Amino acid sequence: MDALDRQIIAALRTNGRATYADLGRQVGLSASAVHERVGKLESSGVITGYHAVVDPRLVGLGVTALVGIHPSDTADDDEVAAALARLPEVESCYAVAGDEAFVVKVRVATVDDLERTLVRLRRIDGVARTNTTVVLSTRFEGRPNSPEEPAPRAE
Amino acid sequence: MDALDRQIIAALRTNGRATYADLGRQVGLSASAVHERVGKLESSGVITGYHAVVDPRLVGLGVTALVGIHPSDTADDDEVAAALARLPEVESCYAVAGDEAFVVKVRVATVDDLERTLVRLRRIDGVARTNTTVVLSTRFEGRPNSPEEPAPRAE
DNA sequence: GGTGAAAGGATAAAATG
DNA sequence: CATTTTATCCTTTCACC
Repeated sequence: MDALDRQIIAALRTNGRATYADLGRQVGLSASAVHERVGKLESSGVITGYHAVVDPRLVGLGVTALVGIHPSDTADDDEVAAALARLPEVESCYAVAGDEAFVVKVRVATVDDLERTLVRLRRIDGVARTNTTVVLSTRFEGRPNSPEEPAPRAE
Repeated sequence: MDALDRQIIAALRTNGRATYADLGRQVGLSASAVHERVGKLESSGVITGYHAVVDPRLVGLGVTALVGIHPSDTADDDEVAAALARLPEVESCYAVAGDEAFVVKVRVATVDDLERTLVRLRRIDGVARTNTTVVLSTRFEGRPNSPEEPAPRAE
């Protein structure tokens, strides 16, 4: 992991579909050198994947909420996390310090769906209570913060 | 936006580097048909970009926190959001309902850095108080939840 | 909308410095 | 480690349906 690797990672974070030839031009290496480096970054687990980013509103997921999950006394964290993972509406799940066991990010189409999802969350064994914060607007999300990045916008 | 588009989106969410030929095989179209559809999805703003996903711990960002931003009485939300965007440690920023104006996700290397970042956050004009929740572990993050997905893993 | 063909480019896997 | 090379595959455009 040298400066070149970090440059390549930064480039792939802003444009995950950049070709190896492009990356090579950006960092001053041949395409095959970049290819080999990226392969190593992937197999060493530094790069875990590549995702298209979609505007949630345009795919029918206009409602986002952050939900704190309060555990019951008998809760098994791993079981709760596994149950949370089974709900497709739960996009992210963080185990946290504090009264809550987890904070999850939920994306659904409507507030009705949100209500249904919250009912499902509260029915999970080990969940005592939920504390929901509705997201009014996403100002920015998932910015690459590691190295130098001029713009938060992608592609 | 038909079922084919949704399939293509799902495929690109799980593997943002899938080739058009790959996508074509997955959805039963020719590569050029997929190419045209993806182009339209991009220019219509449905697909906003492609990002490599990196293991934060392996790039020196082992500490994650969720920070609620309490506004002062005179706060201008847009100015606060702009100031938050200027801090590279702030990866995501959500305007929320409730006492807090924003919830942000912060990623830093150490708890020392977290403390420094919190000081900077509280110094922002319009920020009265912060409420920090330290993330102990990320169980999963950024899963594609839209359509059918067998595995949350990418690539 | 889709297909298929063809030129130009990119990838992947060698051998080499 | 990077480069160059090579065969193979992919991208991109275009004529056509």
